[in-house]
Amino acid sequence: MPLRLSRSQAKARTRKRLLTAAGEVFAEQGFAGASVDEIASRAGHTVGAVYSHFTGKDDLFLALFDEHAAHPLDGVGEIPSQCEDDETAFAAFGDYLAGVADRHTAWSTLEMEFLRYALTRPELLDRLAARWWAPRTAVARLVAPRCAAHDPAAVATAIIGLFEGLVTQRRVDRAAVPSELFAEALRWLMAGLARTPGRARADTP
Amino acid sequence: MPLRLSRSQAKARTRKRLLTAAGEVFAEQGFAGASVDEIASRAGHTVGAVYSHFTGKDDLFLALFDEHAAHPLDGVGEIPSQCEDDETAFAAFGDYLAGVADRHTAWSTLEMEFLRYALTRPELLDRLAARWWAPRTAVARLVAPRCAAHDPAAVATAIIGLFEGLVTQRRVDRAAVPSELFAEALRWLMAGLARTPGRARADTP
DNA sequence: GTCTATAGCCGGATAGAC
DNA sequence: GTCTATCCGGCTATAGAC
Repeated sequence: MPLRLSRSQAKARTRKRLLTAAGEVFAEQGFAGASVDEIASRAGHTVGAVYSHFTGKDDLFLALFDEHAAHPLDGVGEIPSQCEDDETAFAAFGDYLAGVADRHTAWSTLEMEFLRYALTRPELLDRLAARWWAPRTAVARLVAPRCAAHDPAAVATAIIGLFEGLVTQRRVDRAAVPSELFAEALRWLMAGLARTPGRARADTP
Repeated sequence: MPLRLSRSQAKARTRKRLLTAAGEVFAEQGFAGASVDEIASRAGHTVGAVYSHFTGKDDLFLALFDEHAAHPLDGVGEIPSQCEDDETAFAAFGDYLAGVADRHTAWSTLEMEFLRYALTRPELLDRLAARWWAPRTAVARLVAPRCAAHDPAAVATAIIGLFEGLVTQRRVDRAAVPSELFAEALRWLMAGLARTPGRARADTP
C-alpha cells in the first residue's frame, strides 16, 4: 500500500475526521449550541472543508445521524457463545452492561440530541425507531430461551430501557448507581420472568 | 379578595408566566436554541420583562432549574393506602406509571436539558442529584415491604431507570412500548426480587 | 479540496421613554 | 415594571485565492 494517500483517500479521511469531530461537539453542545467553526477546527480543518463536504450544518448533522456507530448492545449476541450455562451467560451479560455503561455515555448523549432534532421532523423519528430495532433484536435473541411465555421483544425493550435509565442516573450520581446494580437489576428482571404468567393469547386454546 | 391585583401580585404573576414559557421553550429548543424573545412573547410579554426579573438567559434558566416542578413519582407513596393487598397495590403502581408516561414527556425532556447544562458545571450536578433523591425515596418507601433482602433504594433506582428508559423509547416508537409494558416490566422486576439472593452483608453472620 | 475573508443575519443585552 | 429601539458579538454561509 502507498505511503501517500490518493486524492479520494485523503478526501474520505477528511470527511471521517469532520464527522467524528461533529459527533463530539454536537454531543457536548447540542445541535443549536455547536458551531461549525469549532467542529472544523477540532477536526484540524476550517469551515471551508465542512462546506466542501456538506451543504450546511443540517446536512452535516444528518450525515452524522446516518453513519452514527451502532448501539453497543448490537453485538451482545456473541456473549453466550463463550459459556454454555445460562446462569453464567446472564452474569456475563450483566457484567457486559456494567462495563459498557460509562463508555456508553457519549453515545447516549448524541442519541438524545438526535431524538430532540427528530421530534420536530416525523420522518426522522421513523429512521431513529428503525435504528433502535437492532439492539432490541440482538438482546431479544439472547434472552429468548429464558423468556418463558413472554414476548422476547418486550423483554428486550425492558432490559434496554433499564440499562439506559441506569446510565442516565449514573451520570448525575455515580454513588446512587454502583456498577454492580446493572447486573443485579438484570438478574431481578430475568428471575421474575419465570415467576410471572405470560400474556393471554387469543389463539391459544 | 381584590379584583385588581396588587403590584407584587402582578409582578409574581409575570414572573410565573415567564418561567412557564421558559420551561416550554427550553424543553422544545434546548438552552442554546431557545431565544429570550420567544420565551417573552410566549408569556405575553417582551424581552424587557425578562431582564427586569432576571439578569440574563442563564439566570432565567437557573431560576427555572430551582423552581422546576417535582418529579411525578414523588407522590407515589400515596398509592398503597387505597388498597390493602400487596398485589393490587403493585398493579395500581404499574397502572400509575403507564398513566404518567406520556404526560411525563415534557418533564423528562426539560430535565435532560438541565442535565446537559449541568454536565459542564459540577456544582449544578450535585443539585440535580439532590433533586433526584426525592422520587427514589418515595418509590423505595413504597416497595420496601417487597424487597426481600435487597436494598430498597437500589430497587427504587432500578424501577425509576426502567420507567425513564421506557418513556424515552416510547417517544421514538409507541408501538415498541405499549402502555401495558410499564406494569408488566414492573411485575417482572418485583417478582424477581423474592427469587434472588440478597446482597452479602459484612455485618451478617 | 481547502483556506481566508467577508457578507448578512440573528440573538443577547442595554438605554431610555412611559 | 414593562416596552421600544439599538448596539454589538457570534454564527452560518458564500466568494474567490491557491
